[in-house]
Amino acid sequence: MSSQYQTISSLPHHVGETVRVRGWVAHLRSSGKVAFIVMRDGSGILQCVVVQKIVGDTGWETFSALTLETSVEIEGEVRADARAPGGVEVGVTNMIVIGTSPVDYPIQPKEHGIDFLLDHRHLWLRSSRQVAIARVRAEIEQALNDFFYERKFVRVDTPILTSAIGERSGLFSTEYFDEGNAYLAQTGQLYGEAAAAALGNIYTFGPTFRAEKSKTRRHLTEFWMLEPEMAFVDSAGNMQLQEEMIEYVVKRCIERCSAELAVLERDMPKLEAIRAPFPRIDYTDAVTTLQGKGSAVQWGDDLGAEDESLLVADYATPIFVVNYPKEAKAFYMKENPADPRTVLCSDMLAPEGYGEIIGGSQREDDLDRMTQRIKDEGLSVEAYDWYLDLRRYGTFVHSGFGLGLERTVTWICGIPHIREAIAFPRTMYRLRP
RNA sequence: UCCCCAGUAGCUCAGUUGGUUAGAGCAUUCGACUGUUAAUCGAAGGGUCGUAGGUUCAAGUCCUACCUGGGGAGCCA
Repeated sequence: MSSQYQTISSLPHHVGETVRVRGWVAHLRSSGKVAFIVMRDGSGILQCVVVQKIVGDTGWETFSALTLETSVEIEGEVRADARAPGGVEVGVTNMIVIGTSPVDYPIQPKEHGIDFLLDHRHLWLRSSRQVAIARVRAEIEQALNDFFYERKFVRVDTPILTSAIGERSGLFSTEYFDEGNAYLAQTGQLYGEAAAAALGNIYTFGPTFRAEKSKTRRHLTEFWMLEPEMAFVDSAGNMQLQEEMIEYVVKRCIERCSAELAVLERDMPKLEAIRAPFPRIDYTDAVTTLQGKGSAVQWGDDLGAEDESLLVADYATPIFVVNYPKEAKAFYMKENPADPRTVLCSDMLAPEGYGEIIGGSQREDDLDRMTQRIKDEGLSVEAYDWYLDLRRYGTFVHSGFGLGLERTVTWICGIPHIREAIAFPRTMYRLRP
């Protein structure tokens, strides 16, 4: 990278110096013979002041021809000025157009409908709010990787193309040579379990796919999931790691993303309140509580979105709901020895009504019981032969969970809809851009 | 798959019990202005009212179907 250019974010350290900056025109204001270019370069927003008698007639013509989103290079002196957003501005002495932009740039500094914005997602990404979300997302991903690296977890990348295996929900399928259909992975967990028997503590982090016709603010058909798997760790240890992880990630965002969270107008005290440990609520108790609050939920039902909100309303931190009925959960979860109607699992529900961000469990480690559960679910034992090998050859207590990245981003950013939490959201009706 | 809602200018919307030539703001073009903060002021251009039928003397407005989205449910991260 050439050092003769400065990023906008670095300019407060260059007051009094002449600098060159490259970026895009975000806004234009003219007032006779003095004009303002608001420029963005991804690192920040800069007010550039153009005065006709300084830039001369040629420079003024260059300015007059500028349009929104033209890419430009400007040169000038950095000066502190209270009237400039961010406190510094550049007095332009020279200006070069890099790439012009027609006057019909679709996204204006005003409100747009969501349909229009999603159709122009490739351009919408340039707006300050979307830039802020993208930066918070990247920080969350980095924090997660750091958290597991510090704890000596090994990152294992699992296949996206799989044979039919995993959970019951919808699969995307595609032809796969002479092997019949391949399916896009909806979890890396089963592969993660195999890797845990090799490496001890591992995690996977990658895209995952659900062909469900979900139309809600919490669902995408393609989303990123982080799935740790830990050998010789039970359900209690599983939850302890989860709450440490969430506390770590939230703290990192508060430390390093305060500017982005300010753009998003995030209620910071609500994030600052996120401290482990988080409450554990037994599913059976949760049902009683919910019925007391007027919910129609019956023991045995999974908790609906409204039930989750009701439950979380009493807490400032995320909560765990533990030990759901067997019928409501996946076949690989270990039966609860204290209550065989239930399994050793935990869902983490985020505060402020953001809902489930983590689903985790201790895995069934008994070969016979696992085989029976696969049969009970109407699944093919042959398809799971390699998975059963993990119980056949040196079975081990192990636990893990799946963290939904976009749901976590949505919650930490305090934004209303999951589709803003990923650069190019894939939903039922959106495959482009 | 089910329930609800919406489609009028490039964008965001208004449009009365059906009634003259379809309205505004923003954006665009032209003009004014030496410190603007989504600048302001003046002027101009810009429409197959989602599509197809139907009712009516008359439909942006009422009816039917379809299309395209949005919100929610279920499922889950």
